[in-house]
Amino acid sequence: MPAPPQTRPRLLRQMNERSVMRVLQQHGPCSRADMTRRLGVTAPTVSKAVSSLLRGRMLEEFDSKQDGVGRPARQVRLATETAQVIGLVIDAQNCHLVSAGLDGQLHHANHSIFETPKTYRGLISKVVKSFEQVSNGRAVETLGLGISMPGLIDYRQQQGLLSPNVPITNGQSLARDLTTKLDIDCVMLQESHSLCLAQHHYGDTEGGISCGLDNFVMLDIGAGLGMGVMAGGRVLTGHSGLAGELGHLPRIPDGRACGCGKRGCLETVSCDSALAWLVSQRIGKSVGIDDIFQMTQSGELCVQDEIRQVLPHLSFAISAVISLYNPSKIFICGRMFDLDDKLFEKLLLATAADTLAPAFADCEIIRASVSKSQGAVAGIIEYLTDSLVPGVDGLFAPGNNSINVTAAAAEN
Amino acid sequence: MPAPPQTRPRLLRQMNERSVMRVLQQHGPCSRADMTRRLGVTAPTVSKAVSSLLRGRMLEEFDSKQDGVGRPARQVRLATETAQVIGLVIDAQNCHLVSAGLDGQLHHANHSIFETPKTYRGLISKVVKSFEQVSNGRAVETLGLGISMPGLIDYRQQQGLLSPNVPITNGQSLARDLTTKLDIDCVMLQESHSLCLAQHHYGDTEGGISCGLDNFVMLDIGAGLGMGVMAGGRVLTGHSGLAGELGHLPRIPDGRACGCGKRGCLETVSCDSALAWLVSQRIGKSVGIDDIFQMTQSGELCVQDEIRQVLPHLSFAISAVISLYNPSKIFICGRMFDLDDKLFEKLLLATAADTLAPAFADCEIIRASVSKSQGAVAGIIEYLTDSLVPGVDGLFAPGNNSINVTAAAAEN
DNA sequence: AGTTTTTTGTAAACATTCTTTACAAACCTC
DNA sequence: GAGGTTTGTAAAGAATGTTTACAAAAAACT
Repeated sequence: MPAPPQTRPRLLRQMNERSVMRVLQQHGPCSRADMTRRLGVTAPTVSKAVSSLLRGRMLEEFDSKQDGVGRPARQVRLATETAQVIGLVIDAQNCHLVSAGLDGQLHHANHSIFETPKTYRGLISKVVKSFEQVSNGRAVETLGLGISMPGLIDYRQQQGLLSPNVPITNGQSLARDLTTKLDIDCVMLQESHSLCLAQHHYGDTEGGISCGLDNFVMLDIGAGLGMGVMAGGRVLTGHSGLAGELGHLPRIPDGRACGCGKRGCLETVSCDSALAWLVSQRIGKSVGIDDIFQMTQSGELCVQDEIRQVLPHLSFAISAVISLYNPSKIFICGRMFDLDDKLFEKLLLATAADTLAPAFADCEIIRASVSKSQGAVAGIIEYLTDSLVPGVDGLFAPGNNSINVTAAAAEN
Repeated sequence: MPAPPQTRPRLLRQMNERSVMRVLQQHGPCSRADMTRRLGVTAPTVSKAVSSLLRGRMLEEFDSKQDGVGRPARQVRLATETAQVIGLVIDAQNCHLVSAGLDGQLHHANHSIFETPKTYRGLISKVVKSFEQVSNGRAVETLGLGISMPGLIDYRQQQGLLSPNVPITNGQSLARDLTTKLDIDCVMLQESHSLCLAQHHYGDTEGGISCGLDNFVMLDIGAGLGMGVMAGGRVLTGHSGLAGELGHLPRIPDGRACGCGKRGCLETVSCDSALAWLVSQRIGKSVGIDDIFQMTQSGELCVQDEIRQVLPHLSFAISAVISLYNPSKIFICGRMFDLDDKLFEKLLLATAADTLAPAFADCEIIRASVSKSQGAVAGIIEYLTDSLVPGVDGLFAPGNNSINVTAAAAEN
């Protein structure tokens, strides 16, 4: 159980400052008076909290024409012109850096991309160099760096463990090392978790304001079957950060070998790569999902047979997700759906037939729209916001995620 | 997202009072000075919080001989001699009431049991009568009533929805109605959730003190495949309270009809009832798990064939639980294991082979030891404790669990 | 144009809470 | 019995939120 925050008078101020941040994140820019009404605390208290956050470069004031009687309100918003954060996405092939406002909006013009180095030292120096570049791209203060990366992460130690695709980070604390080098707050997030945070804060916007879903699932059916679960407004990590390993449910007895060492895992038969493997087997040469997309577009290939094979497994995966997590929405990312206009619809039908009716009825299944860059940015903003209240309950709270390193290392 | 508690000065006092309760729940009786050291708040603050809780009958002082230098400490503990709560368990056949101290210890001598009435009005009047009896059994103040019941529950509305086994509670707010009649705090909990709370607070004690596991799963493989999940110290409910419906994962294409209306659900092939059904088919008459136990004990029946059939499905179920929730422990309750001494061991072996190695290595699978009565009691104590801080994050917090009633009703 | 009304935001006085400091109570050791 | 140690509480001090009062700014009214 996470230790409760130190119950001191200052805790109230800290909680109020975080409440102000949350209101702006959820409802968009507003005046101090609006916050007073929304938060249920008095005007002077809101004023003090806002002043403190303005001093800390977390917020900024701006003028906006509004009609209505009375003295016009000075609008306050999450800092975008006076401060920024930077998101770093590490993939097997490439690394991206991009800056963003505290509101999570990416500055697409201000970015950097490089090939993922072969050594950890190389990665550090490349990131430092790109960081300087992106950080100086806009002449404003940079408040932090969020890192989205594949594999398993120990949030407590801020240490990478077991990343099959980017092994150079295994056992390294990229966040701590970069904090030292850059003298700035850095946090690492598992990429599925980062997508969940992005979705939670910035994903499902209506009129620029996040709906703040508290129970949903992000399903990545690309290279493998990756999943992130938001449960009760928190990212589900489990005892050692391994929760949500949907891809390795046993599915086909004595099936194809999986990267995890077992056979017939669900991810060997239900993601883009599984489809590509089936197609490759048939046509006798190794193709990826992108190749398949081009070949079907040009009409030289039809993959309906393979899609028919994959469909029931994917449907089972979604059915399991609905029954076990009861999400209000499932966001799916995968190129597979680009191959067949009706595939998504077919998948929904197959899933409906297989799934507990009330849970299915309560769940909307849609394609995902957030990116890993948004996830990395969402991660550092979440960290900065939660840091306002020390010891608060959350993904980065002490004791949230106690990984048994020896058990984790046993996988290798 | 649950609304944050009102950030007022009194919030600090409320949080400190709850912290005192939590310390006593987690570490057992101790002195004010001990709490000062454990909580990191000062002695006068602890003193005031304890005084307030003593006035509210939540705590009591007692003397205990201790050696050591200095003024002897006055020990404080959760009220057991000066107050009590009552747990009510509603099952298809019977209802149990039993009183307990605020420490969760059941007063087995002070209980009542009656057949579950056929109407809701009958249930209410029976409960009221038994409550008076159990409440007056010990001449102390009764602080609340916790209700553990099967089916789906809307925690926000405190309303029963969809209980196939006890349909008289459907659409009724037993907790609200009893609160009115008895003039006392009452809460309802889904029985799997109540078992999770019991396990969390009282289950895995070492020297009378709970270990407070934050990530575990309670698996009931009796009549169906029931599950409760504790994730990050909170009971996992999902968007509409349906999370953890493991039993209805599709397992056998066109398999046996399930109570949920589908065919071949996991629970049709992997619980005590499934085993009993298989045996009944073979011997040509309908037997329950208790009959089977007696017949195997007397040697007139051998069910190894049926166990062999059930085992892989059960192993799949546990494998799924480990991969998806990454619990540190799984507690299983089922009579099946009484039929074969080595079944539990076989199950572990089969599961190990099928499950992601690091997640399996981090998970201990053991037989459950908590009862639903403990669960009901744990529920009301959790409620009373959390009520010290209005609007706190938890199972009974407003907005935690927003059930879409129309979607849920569609199941019937 | 001037006054009134409405809304916003801040300053000052007050109330609540926690902390620091001081001290009495109770027991053990010498 | 004197001194030391630990426990628990009372009083003063510090931090915070609330209440009250008021200035600022614009629209509405006369």
